[in-house]
Amino acid sequence: MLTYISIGWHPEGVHAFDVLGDPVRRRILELLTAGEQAAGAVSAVVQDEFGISQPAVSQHLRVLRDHGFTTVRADGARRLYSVDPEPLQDIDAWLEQYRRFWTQRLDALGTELVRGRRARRSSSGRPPRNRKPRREGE
Amino acid sequence: MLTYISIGWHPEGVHAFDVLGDPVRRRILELLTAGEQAAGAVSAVVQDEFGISQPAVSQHLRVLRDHGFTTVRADGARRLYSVDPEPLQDIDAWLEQYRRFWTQRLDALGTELVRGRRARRSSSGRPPRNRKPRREGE
DNA sequence: TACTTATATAAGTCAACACTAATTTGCCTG
DNA sequence: CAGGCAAATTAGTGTTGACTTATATAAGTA
Repeated sequence: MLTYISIGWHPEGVHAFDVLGDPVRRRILELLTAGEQAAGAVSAVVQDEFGISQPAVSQHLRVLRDHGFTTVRADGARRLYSVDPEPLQDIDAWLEQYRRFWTQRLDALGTELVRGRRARRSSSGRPPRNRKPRREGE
Repeated sequence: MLTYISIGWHPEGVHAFDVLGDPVRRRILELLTAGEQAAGAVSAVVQDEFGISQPAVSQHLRVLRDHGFTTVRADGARRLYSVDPEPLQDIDAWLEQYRRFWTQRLDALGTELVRGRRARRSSSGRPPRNRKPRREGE
């Protein structure tokens, strides 16, 4: 049947979340905030921290590349990666529509404080259900 | 074997990306920006747009709930969902370390414009690879 | 009470994805 | 050129997670 006709909401930049879903990839990006790094350098750190192989890291680098999170530059046999902020900016833009939810909350809090109110929260807490699914490790 | 011993980098707010990796869940959140909605209302829209079943939507709602993206309130048999911005705020905070990459770029661009330069971009274009897998629709 | 509506859960299936080991490609140096 | 790094690719495997259908729970209504 397949409907889902690609409505508006940020045609691009949407996959960005998929990419960032992986902790290894987030870590790689963080390493790159220090500036341009050779694949090998990144790989060394990540292999050590996560205990995965070089090809695994290379594959993550590929995903980041393919989705525009990094740019690469050749230096002899080495590949120098840097952050390309574009997809991150897309996420930032996507977040925009939610910012009011916390600024609102801050404003309300501010008001309360000014008025010296000691509001009793209506205990809207979500039910104690807290099954945090699979992934046995932890 | 499971190494990965939970290093530092943002202990919380990290699963958030996993949750937002799914377009259905992003859509649900967007629907909730209009305000508190009954599960059924959300479900109707999403079922129509994505062509998935009610339980599927319910499961997505569960994920959003379990990860703190929504709060729920009972109204008779209905469940009224609202946005809880906390995890989104976490993401916003995580983005912070990357903002300089685009503000920087803007500054540089500004400088260039002022100087009347017509910089030639180093054609760092990423390869045309564009595999976009899952959810055949689109 | 029985019937319906609203929503969640259970159990099972299938495809995607993060790995691994093996190999390839390319550059650099003796 | 041979050999050795640096990095990417290939092929195969196990686990996860997004779905399905069927069913359960619970509240409203006749």
